[in-house]
Amino acid sequence: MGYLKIGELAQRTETSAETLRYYEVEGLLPAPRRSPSGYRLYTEPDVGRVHFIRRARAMDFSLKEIGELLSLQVEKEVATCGEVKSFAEHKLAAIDKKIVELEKMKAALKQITEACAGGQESAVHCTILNALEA
Amino acid sequence: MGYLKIGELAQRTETSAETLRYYEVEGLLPAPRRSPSGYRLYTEPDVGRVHFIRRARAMDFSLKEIGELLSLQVEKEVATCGEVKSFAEHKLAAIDKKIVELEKMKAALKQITEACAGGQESAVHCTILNALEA
DNA sequence: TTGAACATTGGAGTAAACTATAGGGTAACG
DNA sequence: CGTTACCCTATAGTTTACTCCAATGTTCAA
Repeated sequence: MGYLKIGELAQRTETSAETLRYYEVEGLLPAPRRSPSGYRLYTEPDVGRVHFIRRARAMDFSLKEIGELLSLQVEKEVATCGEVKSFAEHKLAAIDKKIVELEKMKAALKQITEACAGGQESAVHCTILNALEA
Repeated sequence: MGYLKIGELAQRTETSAETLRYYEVEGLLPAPRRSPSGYRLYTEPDVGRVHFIRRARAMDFSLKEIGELLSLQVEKEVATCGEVKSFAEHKLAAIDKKIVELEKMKAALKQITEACAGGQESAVHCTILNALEA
């Protein structure tokens, strides 16, 4: 016992069964054991692996990138910790850049809302392009 | 004079001509003047507009959202300042939410990269992989 | 034993944002 | 004039990450 059917794995990982099968096709999940009738039988390590995928997805890693991360994990002898770290640092830098840009956009929008009296007059002066260029 | 053909606009905005035509179809770029032979003729403001679109895309705004942001400019005559203001405030809240999400993502990634020694040792013990799994 | 709830496969559909192709016309250079 | 590089439209294809569907088989509780 201790095997999970696909619906149980789905529930425990807040994923759908379809998505799990899709991950298998995409090579992110290894083909699991099958019951005599052909049902997929998952084990505890599979739960961890799916959690890994979902967490990485939440951090905006693509499935391709996640596959690379997982293979780093698998090719333990070859891969170094440094490789994994630099991978994560690249992602971090990209996120940082996005935040900086969003802050700029936010400032521009704020300028608009503050400059606008909010009355009945026409909105000629309320353009985000002007605000961003200023 | 002073007009840009689509290829020139493409070059100056690091976009492809196809993408620019696509943006026109999608309503993000106004239909520009045409030369007698039907070539699109762009002006300086178009350059700024495309730059805006590209920057916003890099921040993961959808084309639909970008269209809404740009509409702050287009509805000059029609929109009252009050309307624009409340719309901008709405967008501001959405941007804030986006920033918060990215900050969360950043914090999580930062925590795991900082905990990681990142050296030459094999990735078996890499804390990043462990953290993503746990 | 029968019916609901679950599982299987193969394949199609979806949405967004491009990207490419076919089959033409046009512009600039030598 | 020729040729190369550019532009036009219309339409089709691509990528990512699912999501849904049909037709069929399985498990399990009442």
